[in-house]
Amino acid sequence: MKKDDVFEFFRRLAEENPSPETELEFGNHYQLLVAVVLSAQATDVGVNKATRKLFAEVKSPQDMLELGEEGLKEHIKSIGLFNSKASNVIALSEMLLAEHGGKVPEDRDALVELPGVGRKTANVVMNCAFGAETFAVDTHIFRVSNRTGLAKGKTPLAVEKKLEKVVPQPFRLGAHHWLILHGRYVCKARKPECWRCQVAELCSYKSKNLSED
DNA sequence: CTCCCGATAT
DNA sequence: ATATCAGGAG
Repeated sequence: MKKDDVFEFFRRLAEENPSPETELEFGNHYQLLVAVVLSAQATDVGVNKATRKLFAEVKSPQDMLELGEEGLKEHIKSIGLFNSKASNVIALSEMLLAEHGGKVPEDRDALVELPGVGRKTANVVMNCAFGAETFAVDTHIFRVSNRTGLAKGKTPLAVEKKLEKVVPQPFRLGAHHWLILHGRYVCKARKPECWRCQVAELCSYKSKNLSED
């Protein structure tokens, strides 16, 4: 995608949604970290449904260890991959207490050390909690970047590196949210709604769905 | 690469 | 019935 088109791409998304935020619900950094770990291969709606009750009683790593792994499983059993997620969240909470004073670290190297936290989750926490200009390439951003021609790459990391290069200011802080929301509601995996897409004319997607069913 | 793994939309 | 959902670990 040409440089001017990239600017126009984000200008249009920003015009519609001036201050995009995550749709995951949380009250502090620790809850944000847990919510993002739970959101792997699951919908935000499904995660929020479970964390609403969980976070009413669990607000810190101490609270989580008091609840225990089996107690946590009861809360998150409606989410996919709940066995490994419960195990990771307990281990992650222990590590926060043992090595970080119970607080969520700000740097990627420390975040990725935590069980269940990979590069994408680390980038989300850095952006949402600490205002870092990171690009968390999840399934939506990977699809939208490749499909539109904004940043093509064979792996999430390759797409992230390209986004680092092509996304201009003043859009770098919000870019990952604009892309994810666009992917969730317009540029969807199954049935992309190109007829109401704000950036369709800037897009390289060949088989556009330009008619409304 | 495979496994994990329930809810929802199509 | 099956694809998809804010992926990560072995």
